[in-house]
Amino acid sequence: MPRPAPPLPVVDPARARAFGTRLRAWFRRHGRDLPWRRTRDPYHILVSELMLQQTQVVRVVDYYARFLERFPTLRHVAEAEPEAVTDAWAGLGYYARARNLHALARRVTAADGPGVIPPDPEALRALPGVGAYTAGAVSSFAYERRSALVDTNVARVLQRVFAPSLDPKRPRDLTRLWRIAEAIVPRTGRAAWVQNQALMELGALVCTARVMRCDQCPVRASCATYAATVAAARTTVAKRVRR
DNA sequence: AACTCGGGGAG
DNA sequence: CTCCCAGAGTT
Repeated sequence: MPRPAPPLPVVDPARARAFGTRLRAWFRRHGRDLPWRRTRDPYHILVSELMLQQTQVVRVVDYYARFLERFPTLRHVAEAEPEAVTDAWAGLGYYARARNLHALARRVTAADGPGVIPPDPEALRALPGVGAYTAGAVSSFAYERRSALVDTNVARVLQRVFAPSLDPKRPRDLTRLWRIAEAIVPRTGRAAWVQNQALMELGALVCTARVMRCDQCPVRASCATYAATVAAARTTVAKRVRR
């Protein structure tokens, strides 16, 4: 009996490497200088990620600075009244995030708590307000672990580049995009930090939901959607020439 | 799997 | 005007 064939890789390794190398080089040159990219403090990273949930970067910047001024450490949050934390959140929306942060702070700093924000995505995931994305983000951005993360930006970018037939809005397809994200994480934690930031930055600046700026895209050579666009344009031109 | 939570900006 | 945004929790 023939042995079953080994499972095909989720993404061709050579293609993943070419994609990642181009993407990271682009980020080093064009990535925005954002405050939470200048620190590895897990508490600071956590605050930024909670604020950034469903909230655009430009509006978070000021809240982030003001919040950390008022609550310099996780312990300051834990020792504050819940209302004080919600007050610092006023205007940002999604106030469950503020309540979750307070609950998280008390749990982590409790006598039987870990005392510090954990580096492992699985442990992070167990904390209030921390889902799959935020767990990966804190693990990668604060601890430089080789953790994958998928937010709406990353889901869209990976879908367009590697899996145009998937629909990121479907939970079923979203788990497959997580598989892809995990498959393309680079070898070192440092490079993983850059690549994860770069995936989100590309989705925020170039490969946006409404507009695909392929002329500015560093990875169009590895992009399935771009290839389809070019092929379609060629057909259009050929038809025109035939007349 | 569908709904809810907010407020602001882009197209 | 509609859709989207560094999502997560609840039903």
